[in-house]
Amino acid sequence: MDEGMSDFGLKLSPTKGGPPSPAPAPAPAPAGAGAGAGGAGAGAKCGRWNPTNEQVKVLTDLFRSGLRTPTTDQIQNISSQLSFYGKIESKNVFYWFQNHKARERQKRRRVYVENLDQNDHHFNVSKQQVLESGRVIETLQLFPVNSLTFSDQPEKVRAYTNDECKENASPFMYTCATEMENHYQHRHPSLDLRLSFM
Amino acid sequence: MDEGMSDFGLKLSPTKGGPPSPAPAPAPAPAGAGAGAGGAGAGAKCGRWNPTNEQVKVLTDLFRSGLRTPTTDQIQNISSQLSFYGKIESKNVFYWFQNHKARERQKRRRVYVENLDQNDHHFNVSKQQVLESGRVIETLQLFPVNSLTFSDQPEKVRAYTNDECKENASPFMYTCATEMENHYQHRHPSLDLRLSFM
DNA sequence: CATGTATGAATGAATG
DNA sequence: CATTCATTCATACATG
Repeated sequence: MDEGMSDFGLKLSPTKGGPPSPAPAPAPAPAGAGAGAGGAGAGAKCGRWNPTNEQVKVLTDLFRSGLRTPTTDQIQNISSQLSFYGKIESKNVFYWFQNHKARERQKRRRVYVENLDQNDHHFNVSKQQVLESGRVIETLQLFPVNSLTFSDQPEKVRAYTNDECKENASPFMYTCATEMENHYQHRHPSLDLRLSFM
Repeated sequence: MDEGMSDFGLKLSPTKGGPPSPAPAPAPAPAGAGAGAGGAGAGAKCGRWNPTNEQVKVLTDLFRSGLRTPTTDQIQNISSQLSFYGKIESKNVFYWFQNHKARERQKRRRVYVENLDQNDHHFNVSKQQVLESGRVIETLQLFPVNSLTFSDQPEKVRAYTNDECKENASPFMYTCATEMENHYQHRHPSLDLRLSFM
C-alpha cells in the first residue's frame, strides 16, 4: 500500500529496476497554494512541500526557543498557523522538526569526530567507536574490495551473498516453507499468504 | 518488547556492552565514495534490513488482509517464506508490522485533523477538542481563518491545560507566553508562536 | 549541463 | 502501542 504519508502520488520505486516509470501523475492540483507565498523567489513546484520563508522562520524560531519534538497537538497547531503563509500539512511540520533535530545532532557529531580526526589520526579506529558512543562496536571493516558485480543487475533481486553480514550465511539454501509446502505447492516467486496467515 | 520478541533474539539492552544479535555495525567507509552507484536506490549495504519489493508486497498484502499483529508463530512463518526473496529475519517482520500499523494510524490521525481543518474553518475551536479526544480541553484559539488581513489581530489566548508535557516542559513556553503579551509589536505577518507553542 | 549541497520524505530499529 | 533516533532515498537549488 502506499505506505508512509505521501499524499501525492510520489511513488518511489525503491529499486530502480525495470520499467517502473514512476510516472508521477500530474498530481492533483494542489489548490494553488504557492500564490505569492514566499517573496523570496520560490518556484512553487508541487510534489513536495516547499516551505515559505516565513514558515521556515517561524519553525526555526520555535526550534530555537527550545521546541524539539512537538507533540501531535503542537504539530497541529503549528501547522494550522503556518498554513496562513502557504500550503502546508502537519506531516511537513513533523518531518521538519524531525529532520532539523537529527541534522543538528549529526552535524555536531561530525564536528566532534573531525576534531578527533585531527588529533587522533593514527588511531582512526577509535573514531568509529566514539561514534557509536557507548556501544563500542568493533568496526572490522573488511571490505570485499567490491570488484565484482558493481556494474548492475538486470533485476534487483538482492542476493548479496558475500557481505560481511554476520550470521545467516545461507541465503538460498533453504527454499521455502516447511509444512506449508505440504498443503500447497506454489511456484517459487509466489508464496502463499493464506497459509502464513494461519 | 515483551513476550512477542523473545524468540527473535531481540534483547532489550542485553548487556550494555556487546549486542550479540544483529550487531548493527554498518560502519560504512568513513569517507570513501559513499555516493557511488547507490543512486539507484537500495544500497546493498547491510546492517539494516532492506526489504525486497516482493517482500514488501507480500507484507503489505498480509496487512491489507487484516493481519495486524502477527503472533510469534506467524512471524516465523512469514519470515521463512520471505527469506526466499532475500535475507530476512523474524524481527524484521515483527518490526515491519509494528511500524506499519503505527504509521498508518498516525497518518490517519493527521489526515483526519487536516480535513477538519478544511471543513471547520469557522469553528476552529472544536478542532483542538477533537484532537485531544477525551481530554476535551478548551482551546479557544481565535485565529484569522485565512481570510482577511494579515495585520495583527487581537491576540487571543487559550487556556490550555498542558498536562502532558513531557520533556518539552521547558520553561520557554512559559516565558514566551508571558513575554509576548507585554509587547506584541510584531509588525510582520505575525502569527503567534508562543501560542502555537503549546 | 554536471556536480555538490541542503533538505523533504520515508522507514528500519529501538525504547518506554 | 507511541514515540524517537538513525540512516537513507529523492529532489530542489546553487555553482562552475
